[in-house]
Amino acid sequence: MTIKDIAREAGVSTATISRVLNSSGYVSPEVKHHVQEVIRKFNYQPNAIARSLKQEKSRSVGIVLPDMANPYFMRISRTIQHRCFQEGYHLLFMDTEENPEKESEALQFLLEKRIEALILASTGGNLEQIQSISDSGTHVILLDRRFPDLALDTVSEDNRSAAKCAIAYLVDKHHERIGLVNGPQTISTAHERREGALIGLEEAGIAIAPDLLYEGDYTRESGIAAIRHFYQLEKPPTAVFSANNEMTFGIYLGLQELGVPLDALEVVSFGDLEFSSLFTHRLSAIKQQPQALGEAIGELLIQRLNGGVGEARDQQIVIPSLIPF
Amino acid sequence: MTIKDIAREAGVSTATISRVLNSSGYVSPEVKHHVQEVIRKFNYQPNAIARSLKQEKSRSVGIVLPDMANPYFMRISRTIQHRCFQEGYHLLFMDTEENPEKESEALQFLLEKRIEALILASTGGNLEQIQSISDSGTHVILLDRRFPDLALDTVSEDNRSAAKCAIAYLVDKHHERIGLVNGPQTISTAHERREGALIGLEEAGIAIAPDLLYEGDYTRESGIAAIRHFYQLEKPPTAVFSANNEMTFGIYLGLQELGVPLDALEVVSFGDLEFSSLFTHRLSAIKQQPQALGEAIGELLIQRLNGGVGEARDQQIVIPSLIPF
DNA sequence: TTGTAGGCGTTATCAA
DNA sequence: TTGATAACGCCTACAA
Repeated sequence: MTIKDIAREAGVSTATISRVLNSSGYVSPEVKHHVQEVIRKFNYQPNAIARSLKQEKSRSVGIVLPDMANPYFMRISRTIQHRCFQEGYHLLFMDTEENPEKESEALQFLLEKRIEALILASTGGNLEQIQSISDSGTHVILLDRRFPDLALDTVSEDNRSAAKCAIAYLVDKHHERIGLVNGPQTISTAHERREGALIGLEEAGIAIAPDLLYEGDYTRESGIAAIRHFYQLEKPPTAVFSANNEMTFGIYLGLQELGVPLDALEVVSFGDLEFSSLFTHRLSAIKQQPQALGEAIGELLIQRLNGGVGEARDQQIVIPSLIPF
Repeated sequence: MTIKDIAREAGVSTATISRVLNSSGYVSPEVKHHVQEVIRKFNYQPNAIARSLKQEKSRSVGIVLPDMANPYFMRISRTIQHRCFQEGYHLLFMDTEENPEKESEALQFLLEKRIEALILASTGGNLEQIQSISDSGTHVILLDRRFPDLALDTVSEDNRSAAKCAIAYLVDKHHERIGLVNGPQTISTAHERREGALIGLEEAGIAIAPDLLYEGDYTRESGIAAIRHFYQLEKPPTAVFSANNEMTFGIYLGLQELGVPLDALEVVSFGDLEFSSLFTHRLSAIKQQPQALGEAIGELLIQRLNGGVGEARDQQIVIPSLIPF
């Protein structure tokens, strides 16, 4: 069923059908009514692809993530998806598995699909490509991870402040030997969390012991490794700040492995563990706000798609808050 | 940049460009080489929308889920997405929030986008619409939840067998008062798990006490409610089979609320809780296999898209396995 | 081996 | 108020 078939059935021209479909131009009430009848009768659905071609608008948005099974990213995405659906856009999801090559292929693929906008939590491995996508007129919004070299719209959380608070919290509880389990420093979130933590220590007048800085990579395994490292020190830390939830999980697995009671160590985790409410141990968490992030991105996205140009803005919209155990 | 521009730049016709792009028809090595040069030089990317219109193939697949932030569904989806990407297809995700009306709108939306196939974990509220989508030629694959009325391709897990095993496991440990926390019986997974559990009890010669059957709805809250119910009985159960992980979580929250030690109750959960390895309590889980499901769906999908018609098959591909605590 | 031209299903510009 | 028609960018007979 095409618009031509409907036109023939209704005894009018395709132009009239199009006008009815899009409520554009003038069409007499009687004709309009009749056309709608015919449309209903044949259960006609306009072809969005043809429409896209004609209007040179795909009404699609690409979203490229390092891990589609990560609830944090998916809570953000879900919110964006709802907003997009409302506005008649659809999302093309791509999973890079944190691999720059896959990211590059995904971007190429999406360009051929003529996405109107790109939402991206980048691996950081394709910055020139990303810049050129933006230059060629596709709206780009960076998600979660910042790349200051890029001068693109960015929506992220205020990692630095939150990390600083985490340390202040531990200092307040009289900890002096505080271990830091960091993420990969090429990713802005990890970098900023580390920076915030270091500032926090400095403000508390605590000297930074290199032994207590463990460079992890956001994986569970590196949490385990951090604990192995800390507990072979002469004086293990009495508290630990972990830069993400996966590593926090690893920290507890590590303690378990070493036979250390899980509440022997006070922990603050950037990003909550779902089950922390069942835990009786001394685990506090910085609660992230994926939904707020998703809303901000959705809002900005629609604004950009509707032609609101303006300067690229680097928004750190949420200050994640610390939930004591 | 369109194919015409490239043709002009290369001094050949659009047909030749098209032939080079698609490696179809004959084109002399020199011309081919030259054309490729020009394409590279101008960084030309063919317009997938125009191609779709002409070929009457959108190369897109719709995937409709009750919850995009649920890691179980997303692990399945991620696997499917990878397979689709390999084959040049892209996925359009829709989140229904378990709401039949949203599901219906989402299906309508996807039809206008001319998806070639639909993957669906349905709410069950739009069965006629789904059947008509299949009838009109769009491949449909039902995911996770079965609807025997529909005679459509279905890929799910063998809930019945797994639930039966769970009960056998508890019986083996000499439990005689076993509580059942069920899911919403309109969803096949819940229905089948309940059925399997009842068969297990029957085979063990244990009479089914109505007091020990709690009808929940797959939410955390109903897990809590189940515990409140069980612990007001004269003789609470000594073990519980929980039909999904959210309710299992609720069960522990409920125990915590009542001040009952978490290891006072032996629990088998359909679907693992991520943190169960940190738990010292008597929690066993039936481990689901989202990746295997995703692979099976991806395989079937590509087969259908490539014209493999054949009978609709109802595959229960995985027998989830029980992991003792 | 390459080119010409028509059409995929829409929308939008003119005329009528 | 409505209709005829030319695009949109690509593919593909059919010709040459």
